[in-house]
Amino acid sequence: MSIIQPRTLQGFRDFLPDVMMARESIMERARTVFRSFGFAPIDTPALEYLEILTGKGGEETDRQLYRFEDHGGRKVGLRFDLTVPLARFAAQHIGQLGTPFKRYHLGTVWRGERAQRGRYREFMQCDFDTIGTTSLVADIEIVQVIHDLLLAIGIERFRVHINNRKVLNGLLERFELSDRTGPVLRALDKLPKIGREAVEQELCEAAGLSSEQAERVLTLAEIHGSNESILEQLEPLVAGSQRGEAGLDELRRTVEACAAAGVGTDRLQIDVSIARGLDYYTGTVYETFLTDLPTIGSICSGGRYDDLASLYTKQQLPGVGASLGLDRLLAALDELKLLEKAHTPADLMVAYFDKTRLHDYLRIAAELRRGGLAVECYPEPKKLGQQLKYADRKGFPYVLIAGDREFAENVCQLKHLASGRSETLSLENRAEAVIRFVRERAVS
RNA sequence: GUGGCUGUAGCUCAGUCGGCUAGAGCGCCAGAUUGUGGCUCUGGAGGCCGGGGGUUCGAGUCCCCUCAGCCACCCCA
Repeated sequence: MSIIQPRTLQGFRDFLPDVMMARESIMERARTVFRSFGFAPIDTPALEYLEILTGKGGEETDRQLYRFEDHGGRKVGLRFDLTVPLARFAAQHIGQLGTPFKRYHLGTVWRGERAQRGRYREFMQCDFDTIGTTSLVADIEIVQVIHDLLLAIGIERFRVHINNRKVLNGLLERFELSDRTGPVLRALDKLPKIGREAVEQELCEAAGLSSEQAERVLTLAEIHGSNESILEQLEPLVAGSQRGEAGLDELRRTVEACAAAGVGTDRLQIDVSIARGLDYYTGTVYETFLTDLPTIGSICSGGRYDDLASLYTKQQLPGVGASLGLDRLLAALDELKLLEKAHTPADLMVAYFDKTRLHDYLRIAAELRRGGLAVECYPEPKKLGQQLKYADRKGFPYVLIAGDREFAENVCQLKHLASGRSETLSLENRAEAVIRFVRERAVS
């Protein structure tokens, strides 16, 4: 009988314990931060009716959609982001939930595009959105969440780039080119990649601007400098456009409020060149870059939308939110060698030292677990040296060793592998001395 | 979805012009007088050379197909 070659599909991956533990650690930290702002968890199905998913988004997302017929002949698709499911969810449940509604959602999404570094066909997004309010406070809070989130994950060197779509839309309005925002934004998004001339060409050819208009748009998109300086430079460009002025005002208020809320000025940058590809954003937009690896792309992006769920309900639901790309972030951290790769989640290993003492070891391990420690018992009475070697490789901080000598006095040795030092600790009172010792020295 | 580059041990890679039984380092397993790991020494396991087909007396090496990874486009987390 021939063996089936074990393999995974392009863009789909296995996760080994070392990576998976880093992944779960980030998820836990993300949840903690989301909750600290009052966002509540939700979940939705991976599979949706195709008509739900194909409504918005446009051709590109349609092409990337995994779609098929289910066993009952229904046309269905795998979700490609968490925003469309949120829209459907909100249309169905907002009556019970009330507004403003703040939710977070960690979920796997699927896109049938070509995989690359930091881009996969199956990946996890960590979304957080506030819907049902137009207040700029919600926009400001998104920046705070991104800020706290990255710090909680242990990333110090990052920068949140923000922009406001109304600024550019105001300018286009004056040119009577409001219907071209999509192509214009898509062209501008490429500015750092393909350069000014190529973008100008695309603006004229794909978006139909005159070269004079393209020049104006490019001047706008090329503004850079400190936040104050950008705000100053934008003023004359949007003057006369109500929408543009409103966008500028929102940018200014966001920057000021974030500073007041403790987001360092070096971590929030107005960047008029960012646009976000998705057409449904109408106000603030966000992208987040790692200072040490900007080429991996934005690891946390989002924006404000006027009407999230217009396809599914007549009730207008404005909102603002963003999404942490967990797998892209993980790829970046791996590349930057910032991933702590432990191979075990346990605090302590109990050595199977004396083969007649199995019951004692099992009892001690159970007592330690009841005290809140994660404990693994070595399964074979091998030589102690080998057990220590195993514990060291797996990354256990401590090994508990007890033989006749220790049991005679009802104590154990607790060996700290990194330093090689051993402590003698009492096993009385359900080993509480050991529990306290390990807990006090646990690194968060 | 389009185009380019790459694929040899768990990992990083060498392998000449097509020619002996496919190699190295690291890692892994075992041992070096039966209560203490990391260093050292000795030994060992582990490869259908990504998969399939073709050319040839002979293919890891050349050609075609396919799968996967990376890069660019597109798009985006």
